[in-house]
Amino acid sequence: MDSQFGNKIRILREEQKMLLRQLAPLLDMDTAQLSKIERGERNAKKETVLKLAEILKVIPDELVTLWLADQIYDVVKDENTALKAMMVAEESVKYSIKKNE
Amino acid sequence: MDSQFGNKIRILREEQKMLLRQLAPLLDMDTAQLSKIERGERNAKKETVLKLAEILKVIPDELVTLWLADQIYDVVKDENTALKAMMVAEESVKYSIKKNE
DNA sequence: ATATATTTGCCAATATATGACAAGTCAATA
DNA sequence: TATTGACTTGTCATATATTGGCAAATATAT
Repeated sequence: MDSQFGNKIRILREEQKMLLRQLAPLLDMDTAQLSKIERGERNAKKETVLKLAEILKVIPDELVTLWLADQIYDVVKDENTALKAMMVAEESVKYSIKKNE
Repeated sequence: MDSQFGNKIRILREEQKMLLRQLAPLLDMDTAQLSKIERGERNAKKETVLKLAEILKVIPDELVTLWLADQIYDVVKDENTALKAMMVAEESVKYSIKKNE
């Protein structure tokens, strides 16, 4: 629990003086759900991430990056080969990028 | 589809002249499932990964690493912030390692 | 052709995630 | 200290995804 994405959203929301009960309906969810997302108890859908970027006026990639990072972390967090696995995956990503351009 | 973990298993199995129908029962699964795992159509459970390491006589971490890498890749494969997200996640992992020792 | 190995497709069972709601805590303040 | 407003927690039904198992379809080899 506790996520980079959620923390960021909470900070942005507070900076913009919005309340959960104001932001939640813009995302078609209730405050409880949004609260859980902000505290990393629940994962947001990508659609929600993009909506949030628009509402909170930040570059979508900024939020998507944190949202993805949380998911990666979730996969590897209890593994002692976490860093090695990430390096292997990184190679795969680089390779697939090279191939598709 | 097509996974590093699956490819590795297939290679090891063939090197050791085992057939799917010989290996599968040692993992309590049918050949169809194992076939899917080897071709990356399906994800193995961690328990299966460890059993495979034992049966195929390789260091567990070697297989776990590939298995994790596949999962990471799966999370980021269609995202253009994939590499950035992995770097962010890497920092989180490093931080959590530092904290727990 | 026959036999053996692997793959594919499908479905039921299981597990996991989600949305919705009610009740809870907590802090500010009247 | 009672009330209010903001947020959190717990629970449940349901939607969604994953799994295991089987039967049939392809290879591949003899």
